[in-house]
Amino acid sequence: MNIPDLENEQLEFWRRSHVFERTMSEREDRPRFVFYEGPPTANGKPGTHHVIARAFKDLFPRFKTMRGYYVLRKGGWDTHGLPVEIEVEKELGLKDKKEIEAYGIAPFNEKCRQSVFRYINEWEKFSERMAYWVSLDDAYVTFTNEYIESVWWLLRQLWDKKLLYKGKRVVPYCARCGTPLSSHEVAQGYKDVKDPSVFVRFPLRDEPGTYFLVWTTTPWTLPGNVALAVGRDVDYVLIEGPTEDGGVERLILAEALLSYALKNRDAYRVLDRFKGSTLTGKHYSPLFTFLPVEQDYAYVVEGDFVSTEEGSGIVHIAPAFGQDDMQVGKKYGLPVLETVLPNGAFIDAVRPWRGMWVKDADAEIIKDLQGRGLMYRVTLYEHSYPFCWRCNSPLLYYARDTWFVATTEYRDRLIALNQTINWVPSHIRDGRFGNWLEDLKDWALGRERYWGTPLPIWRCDNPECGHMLCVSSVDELSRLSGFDQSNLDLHRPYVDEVHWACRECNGHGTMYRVPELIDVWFDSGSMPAAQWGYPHRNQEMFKEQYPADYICEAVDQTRGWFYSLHAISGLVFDSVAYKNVISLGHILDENGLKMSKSRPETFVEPWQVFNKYGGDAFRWYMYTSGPPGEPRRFSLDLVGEVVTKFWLTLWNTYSFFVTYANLEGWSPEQPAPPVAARDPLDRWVLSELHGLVREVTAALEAYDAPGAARPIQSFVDQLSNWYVRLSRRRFWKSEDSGSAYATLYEVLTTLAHLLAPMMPFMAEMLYRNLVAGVKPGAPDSVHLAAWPEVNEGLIDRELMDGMALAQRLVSLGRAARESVNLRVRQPLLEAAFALRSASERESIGRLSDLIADELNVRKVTILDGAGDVVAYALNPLPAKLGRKFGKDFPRVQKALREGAPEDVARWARTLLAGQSVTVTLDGQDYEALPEEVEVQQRAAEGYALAEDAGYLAALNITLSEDLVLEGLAREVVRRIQTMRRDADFEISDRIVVTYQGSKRVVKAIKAHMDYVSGETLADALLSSEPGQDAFSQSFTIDEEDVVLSVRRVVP
RNA sequence: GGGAUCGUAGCUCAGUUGGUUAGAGCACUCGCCUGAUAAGCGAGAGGUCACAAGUUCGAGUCUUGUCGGUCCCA
Repeated sequence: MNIPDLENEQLEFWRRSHVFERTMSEREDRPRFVFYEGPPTANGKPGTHHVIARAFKDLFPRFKTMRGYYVLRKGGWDTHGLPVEIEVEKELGLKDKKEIEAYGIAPFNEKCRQSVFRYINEWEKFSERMAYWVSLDDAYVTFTNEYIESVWWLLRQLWDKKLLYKGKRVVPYCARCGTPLSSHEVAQGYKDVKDPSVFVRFPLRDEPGTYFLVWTTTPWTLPGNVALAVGRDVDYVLIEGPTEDGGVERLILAEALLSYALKNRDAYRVLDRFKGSTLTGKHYSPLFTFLPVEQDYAYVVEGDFVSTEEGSGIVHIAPAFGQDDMQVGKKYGLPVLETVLPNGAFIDAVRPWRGMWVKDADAEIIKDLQGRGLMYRVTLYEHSYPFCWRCNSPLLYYARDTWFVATTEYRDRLIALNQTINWVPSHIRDGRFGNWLEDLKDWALGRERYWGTPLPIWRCDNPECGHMLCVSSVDELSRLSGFDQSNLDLHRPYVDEVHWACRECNGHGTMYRVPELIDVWFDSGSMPAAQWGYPHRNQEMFKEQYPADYICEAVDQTRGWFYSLHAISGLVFDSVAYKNVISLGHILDENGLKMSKSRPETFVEPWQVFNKYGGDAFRWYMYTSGPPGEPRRFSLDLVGEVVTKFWLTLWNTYSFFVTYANLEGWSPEQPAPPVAARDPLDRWVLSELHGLVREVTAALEAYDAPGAARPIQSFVDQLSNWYVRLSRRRFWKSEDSGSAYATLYEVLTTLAHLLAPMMPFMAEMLYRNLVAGVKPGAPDSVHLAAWPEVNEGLIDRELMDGMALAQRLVSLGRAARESVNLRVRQPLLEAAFALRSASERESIGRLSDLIADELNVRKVTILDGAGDVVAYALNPLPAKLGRKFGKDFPRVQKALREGAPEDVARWARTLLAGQSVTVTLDGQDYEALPEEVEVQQRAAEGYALAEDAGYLAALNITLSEDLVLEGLAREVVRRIQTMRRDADFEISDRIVVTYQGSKRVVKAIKAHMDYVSGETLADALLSSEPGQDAFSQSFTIDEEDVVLSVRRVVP
């Protein structure tokens, strides 16, 4: 069985017959189901973490197509942004922005443009191989003018709503990349690192020898210090203790942090205690005075962010380097000391460390303060700190002029819209995503980079004027500039060259574009409109394909694409962008670490899996291996397990069906017997099948992939290991074979449909071999076929329960055989079972033949409390009686369980007779109904027993000569069958068998002549020496010797 | 520090509104069965359901806290 070959055949068929295209072209008049492709970047190879995303993306569009919807599957590529630039920088050996500009923006961007499709072929092959159906031919590409123009239009809508603004904000800033990062970029780069943790003495200006004890983990921000913040209601203390050089000093800090902050708590004594509010306004002597300051500063202010969890309860304030700091600084009118250059080096005015990378300066600053006796204590501190998600440099919090989208103005609306979205898993809605919206910050939009969508804002360079406008289309740009710009590349540097005389100040100034690009997440979040070039083009398509019914990406997109789609959609269209969304957990490698292209050593090559186990098994693993939102570990072996436990099981069932249907000449055109007239096993499997259709349909409608896939898996297990195994002989030697074939045919073809969205290859193979070209009018591909309908009339709950019980009893019977070492081939006289209720007795009655067959016993009986039964036990059911008796339950339970044997026996008989019993405890009567108490029975001696949860199997193990002979005959049959196989006979070959052996064996064969020859397709059973050309073997069965031979009969 | 989520057998996972003795599969051992099967069946072994307290007649399940993993925020 070569799985990849089989799958490649289907791929070939899909290509040849344009099946994917036809899922759309044949359904143009059908209702729309809208799917959005979250655009990947094609500048890296696809990996296993893309398999999970694409497996889930593919599932629901296939399902909805079969449900009769038209599902357009437009692909997309994300092509802009820092990741692309960084790749190109590496390639060209450029180290920073200066070098890029020296190289030239035009050639640099050209390189970027070329690099983004570097691996596009790999992506195409990969997508096809895993059967991810998406139109890559007309995929949207974010760098095209059409796309950018749409993004411009969206920005203009924000501009008109006055939602775009420029402001000085402390932003997470990457000095290496020279750009601020949006909060959702920052979110991707937190790492645990060790930073210096320093406690610094800030001398009080008016009280020599007294210091504020101040804590910080960023010493490099100290030259920017302009104030100290305390909590108004926090308790502070003035303490006195020794200095290093034997003197005495006084320190002020929060009382709650005495132990945390002090080197030796016991060496200090508390002089005074007061609230933070009494400290405000007190001045201290600044540690550094590199920059001139005109206004009053270096005093204590109040800050509501001051915590007493760690540090000293006194926070150093540097407005240029902290968001809280900036806010407080504005409130008090404090100066902003910008001591650091945009490249992360100190300015010249910071003389001792000028030009030094600030993080490197930490140690120098510490040394300087130590030298001046101002450093109280230095340790290391492990905390989580943000790093640039691409270049891995530590981010600085840094005051920048930058552009923002005022998303906070629409916060409530975005929250309300989110409530209407169906999130899978559901907790994301009010958890991770909901919290994000609650804490919404304005979207830092500007990027001071090169390869991306230019911010379409032009500004007059006349400082007196400063007029600004936002351009929404190329046409508009042509009108404004007075030149036809329709051939303009909208990227830098070309777009920067478009300028015109300002009309607001009568041409005193010139309108130039602002230098910024926009956040690349705005690109991808614009795709509902921009993939169509809306509104400049395709207005109808946009309306038809908005919003999406379904999107799916990994959980890291919560603050990425999920958010950018939601925000843009909410702000511009006042609508959700998607109605249903699956947020997938990450694929972890075998060590439990996230697989990602930034860590090549963890990257698992998907082709390994495709080539060994195939796309179906790969996909199936993703659907069944756990809740989609949870992280999951991945290994090749886990996919291998799918193959042996599911794929091959199904394949073998199919192969069994085809083998014998061909052999017996059965075809689907033959009229099928009415279901009601079929064997109970047929009715059972059809009942299970339609229950399965119902369950799978409901699960997929609810976007629950494991809820759909897992039941299919257990069904196939039952189909193969119960239905087929027990029905086997009906397929080749019974007048009932028509029922069996019709039943298995319906099961397999229905399964093909149910599997199609998840295992598209196997489903197609089954369908093409069993349905297409066989059933008149059937589509040629399962992926063009209609989803199965449930036939509720075939679902028989009682039969299913009965069968489940029968399986349980068979298990128990086998356990009983095991206990006395009696192999199943040895027939026994009787199996007796004790059940838990009267209704079970009824439902099992009709299946007793089947149980007898499986256990190889001549008779199945149900123990009814009389005769063989020697002991009883009662088990009051907590689920029922607990509720009924409440806190009295344990006493009643005890009474029933541990009563005197004769009482228990009386009660048991009463209950088995269907009547209730009453126990009296402390003068109170407690009545228990038969269904509230389980009666357990133990069987008599002479039986082999097995018991489980109230069920009991008792096998009569007395062996008569008759039974022994029958057992021997079965042993002989089994040996002959094995010999047939070893001799490489076809399963339909007729044979001649010879035998010679002990008297008993000969007697057994003679007594069961018809049985032996029937089972082994023997035309003759001869008591003679093996013929010359016969395949012969000798055996010892239970101390009886026999020589057997088989010879093929040539017809 | 805060939030979300998870923690059940060596591994991967189920476990319904709280209710009998917590279940599968993989892997291991022994045995059985086999006229489709890379299979199947039975038995053995493997669990303080992360830990603690609480609510309750009863907690894997609910509450609170602690610890650990993952992700996110600061």
